[in-house]
Amino acid sequence: MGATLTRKGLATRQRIVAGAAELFRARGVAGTSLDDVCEATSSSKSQLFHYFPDGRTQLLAAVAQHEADRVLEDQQPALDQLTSWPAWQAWRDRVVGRYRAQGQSCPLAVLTSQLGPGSPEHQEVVVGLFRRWQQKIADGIRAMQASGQIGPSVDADRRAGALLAGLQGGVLIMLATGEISHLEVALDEGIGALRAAPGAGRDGAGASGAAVRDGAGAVRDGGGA
Amino acid sequence: MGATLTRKGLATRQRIVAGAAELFRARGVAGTSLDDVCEATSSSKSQLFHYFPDGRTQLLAAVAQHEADRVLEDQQPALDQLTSWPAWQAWRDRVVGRYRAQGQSCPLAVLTSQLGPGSPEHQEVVVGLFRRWQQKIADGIRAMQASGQIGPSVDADRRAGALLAGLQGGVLIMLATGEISHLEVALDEGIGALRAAPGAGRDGAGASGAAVRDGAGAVRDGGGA
DNA sequence: TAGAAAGTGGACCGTCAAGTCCACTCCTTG
DNA sequence: CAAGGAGTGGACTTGACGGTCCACTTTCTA
Repeated sequence: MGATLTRKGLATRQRIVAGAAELFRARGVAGTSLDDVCEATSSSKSQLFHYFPDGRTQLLAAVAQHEADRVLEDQQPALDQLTSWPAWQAWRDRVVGRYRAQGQSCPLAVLTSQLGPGSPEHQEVVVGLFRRWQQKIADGIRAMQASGQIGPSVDADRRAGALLAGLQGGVLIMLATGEISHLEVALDEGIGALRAAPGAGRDGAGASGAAVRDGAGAVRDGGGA
Repeated sequence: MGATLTRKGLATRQRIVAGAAELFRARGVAGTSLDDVCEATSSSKSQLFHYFPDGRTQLLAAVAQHEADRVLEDQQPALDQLTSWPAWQAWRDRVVGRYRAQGQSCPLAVLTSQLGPGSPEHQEVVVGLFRRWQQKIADGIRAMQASGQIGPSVDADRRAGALLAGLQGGVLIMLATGEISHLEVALDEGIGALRAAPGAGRDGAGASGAAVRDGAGAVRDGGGA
């Protein structure tokens, strides 16, 4: 079957995917019908099924991929340049800023949890995203080790995993409560732990474990509303 | 309208809530119809609407509350006795064990994300849960401080927030990927950071920052499948 | 420029699930 | 024991939503 897509066709397809993504973020997957997508993207059912013959399922997969790609993109170039403490801070700020701007919506949660069990395709997309994400964080840690700013005894993959988990949890809590403080704290504490890591080359860590108090003033309000 | 519930009626109501909770966990909220609930709980539509006049919405709320209550219960008594390092380890093991056993399902994610935006009631339930959860962790940290096992300069609420975020993220990643290693690492690193905290009373922390290497051997496989 | 292929509009259909209704049974209490 | 209310069964209504179909237009290409 042809992958024959004219310029116009491709544009339409893109329009549908982007529009659907927006609706999913805004109203949730369950709360969005194909008719909604059609209306929002000024297209008709026939177009939708023309580009996504398998219907809703296929559209969901396409949106998932689209959103997953954006997640890492939005962290660039900071995520690829974790070679100094200010750079880590910049990345942290970028992540916080992105999710703060995004507010209550979130492609990740929407696609990960909202589909529930039983969608191997989506699972793969999310697994791939997490893997690449963690990989990039770990690369940053290794770069810091290479330049002596983090001690060699630190397990980069392990720390990256913990940091990613904290980040994800922060986002999750933000989605549930509307508060972004947990995300900030999780990142700050995670990066702080990195700075305070044993065997740190020399400077950079300041005192023994001063952590990264800079950025966020938040969180004394704890888990509050 | 009466809160008149006979013993029998209460039992039926309970049966419906518990059955629905199980279905939601197994197939997701979206993938579960009221008819499914009826069949699974050996009850009829009229019963369902007798106990939940507002229908699906109200049932969802009841299940959310039910599940939220269970979350903290399942961590007891460990969660209320975080007064020594072994106790923290015990709690950590309990959490990991619980989620490992639970596998791909999860009331939290199901209820938090799957409802998407726009359900104030559920939001409240989850917010309350997170608050209590963080509170209990913070209480544990304070208890450790009171007995001199953690230095007084540590901000208990802040650390508890970060730990909770890591935990949540670990669970989220587990749901998405099936791997539990991130949860283990997040907890181990979080508790490890606590042990290594500056100004720690004296012992307990072992070396400067050896962290808690015990439990998990995992995670070198990174974000892998 | 003509014809084929891609793209488009929108009516239409079948299914399925939420919610309604009413007749009926069973408990409980005076 | 009888009457009233709680509890129960299941058929029925209604509407929404995923998906189909076909006539029509636009765009490529030989």
